[in-house]
Amino acid sequence: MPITIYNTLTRTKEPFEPLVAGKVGIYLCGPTVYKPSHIGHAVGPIIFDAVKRYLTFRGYQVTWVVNVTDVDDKLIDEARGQKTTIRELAARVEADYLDAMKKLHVDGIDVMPRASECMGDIIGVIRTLVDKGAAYVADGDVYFDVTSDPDYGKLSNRSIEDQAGQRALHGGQKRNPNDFALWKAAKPGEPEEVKFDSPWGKGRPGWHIECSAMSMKVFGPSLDIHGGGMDLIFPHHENEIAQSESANDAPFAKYWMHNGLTRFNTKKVSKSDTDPEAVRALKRMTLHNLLAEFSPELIRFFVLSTHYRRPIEFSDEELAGKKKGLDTFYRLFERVERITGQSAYAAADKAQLAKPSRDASEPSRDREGAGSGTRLDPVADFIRAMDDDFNTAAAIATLFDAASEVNATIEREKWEKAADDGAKAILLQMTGGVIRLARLLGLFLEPASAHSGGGDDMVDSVMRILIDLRAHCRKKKDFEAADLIRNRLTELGITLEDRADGTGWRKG
RNA sequence: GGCGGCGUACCCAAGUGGACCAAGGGGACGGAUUGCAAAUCCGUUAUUCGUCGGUUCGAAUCCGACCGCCGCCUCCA
Repeated sequence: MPITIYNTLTRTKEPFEPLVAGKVGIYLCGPTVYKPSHIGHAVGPIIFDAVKRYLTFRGYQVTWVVNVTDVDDKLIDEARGQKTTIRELAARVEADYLDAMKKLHVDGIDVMPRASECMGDIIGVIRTLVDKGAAYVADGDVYFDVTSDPDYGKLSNRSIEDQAGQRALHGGQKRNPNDFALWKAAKPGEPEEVKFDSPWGKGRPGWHIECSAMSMKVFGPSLDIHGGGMDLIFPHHENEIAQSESANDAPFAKYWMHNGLTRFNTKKVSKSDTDPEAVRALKRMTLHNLLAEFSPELIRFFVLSTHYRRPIEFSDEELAGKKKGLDTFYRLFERVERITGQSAYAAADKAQLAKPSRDASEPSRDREGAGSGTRLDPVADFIRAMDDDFNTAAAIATLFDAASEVNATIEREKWEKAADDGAKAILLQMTGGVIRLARLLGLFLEPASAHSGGGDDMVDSVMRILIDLRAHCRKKKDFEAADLIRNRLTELGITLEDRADGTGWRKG
C-alpha cells in the first residue's frame, strides 16, 4: 500500500504519486504579517513539518515552501494605527512568527519568500494573464475574469451562477462579481512603501496572486502538494488555481491538503472576531503567549494528537490532559536512563529504524497468537498510520503502545532492581526505537530539560537535603515526619517518588 | 439561499462495509507494588457509534429523512 492523501480537489483519498519520482514539492500558505500569530497559524506548519519528516523518511526528497505576505490592505491599516511603517510592522511580526516556528521545531521549511520581494514575478504572472485575455485592466486595477476559466470553482465546488448576486460588487469596476483583483491601483494617501511600479501604474498586488507567483518561482507551473487552512479553500485557493492554470495551461497542485481550524468554545479562532471574550481568548492564544505558558513540545503534541483535517478544540483542560500523556514518555526516558546510565535520546541517535518493507501496511498483531498472544511491531503500526493520510493521532497511539511495552518489560524482568549489560542494551534499543519513531513527528528531538525538576543547583541541593532528611526519618520509622516533608513539598507542586534505587522528585 | 464538514464512553480521540461484542490518551474504580503515597504494571469502565428507516449474508462505516453543532460564500491558517 502506498501513502494516501485526502485530496480536497477530488474529495477522496488518493494514492500519493509525486510528479517527479522521488521528489516532492510542497507549498503552504503562510501568514499575513500584520498581527501576532495565534495557535491556528501554527497548526499548518506543525502538520506539514511532520509530513515532510515522514516523506523524507519514506525516501522522498522534499522541498517545502511557506510564504510570508507582507503587502496587504491590513498591513497598511495596522501600521497606520500603530503609527509605524509597514516594513517595520511586517519585520516585527515576521520575526515573532519565525521565533515561534523555531521553538516549535518547525525546521523543515526550505524557502520562505516574501511577497514584497517577488514583485517582478507577480507582475510577470499578471502580465501573462492580461496578454492571454484572462484578465482585464480597469483604471489601473487589474482583475481576473472568472468567465475565462471554464472550470472555475472546481476546488470549492461552486459555480459562478450560484455566486451571482451573493456578493456585493466592489468598486464597480468588475465585470463579474466573482472577478478578483490581481493588481490594485495605489490610492491617494497610501504610504509610498506600498506603491510598486507596474505596467498599469503604481499599485500593489491583490491577495491571491502572490501565492501563485511564488509557487511558480520555486516549482514551475505544477507542484505536488498545496496546503492551508480550510478557510482558504474559497476564495483564496480557488483563485490561485484559476490564475495559475490560466497562466500556465497546466494543472497547478496535484494534491490539496486542508487542515481543520482551531476552535475555542466551539467557535473558530479568527483575527476578525470582535466579541470581547473571543478577543481575550485570541490574545491569550497568540503563539508568543502560549509558548511562554506551555512547552513547545506540548503544543506540538497537542496539535498532532488530532488528525489534521479535524478541527482542534483548544482548552486548558485538554492541554493539561495531553501533558499527562506526554509526561508518560518523559518518565520512561528518565527511567531508562536511570537503569542503563545512558541517555535514551543518545540511544535513539544510534538506533536503526527498520526500513519500511513492502508489507509495512499489514497489521502487526499476530492473529495466530503464537504462544504469547499479541505481539507488537511499533514500526509497522506507525507506518501504517502515517501512510493513511498522515494519521498522526493513530501514529501517536502506537507510540503509547510501544512505551507501555517497554515499561511492562522493565516490570516483568525486574530491571529496576538489577539489569545486566544485555538487559540494558535491549532497553536502550526499545526506547531508542520509540524516540526514533516520534522524531518523524518532530517529537523528542532533543532531551527535554527540567521535566524532573533540576536545572537550578541551589534548588537541587536543597532538595537533596530534604530527601536525605526524609530518608533518615523513614529509616527510623518516623513516618509522621517523613510524610510531613512530602506533604509540604506537594503543596509546593513538587512530587516525590520513592523508587528501588532511591527517591526522585519532579515538579507537577 | 448555495457549498462543505462534524456528531464514537464521563472528557479528548482513531477507526469510514467483514481483523470492531470499536485503538490510544485523560479521568474514575479494583488489584500488584509501597510503611503510606507517587510512578509503573495488570484489570474494569461503549454488545455500541446523534435519531429513525433502508441497502447488504454483514454497517460506526453505504443510502434517505430528521435533530443538533460548526465552517465557507467579506478578511482569515
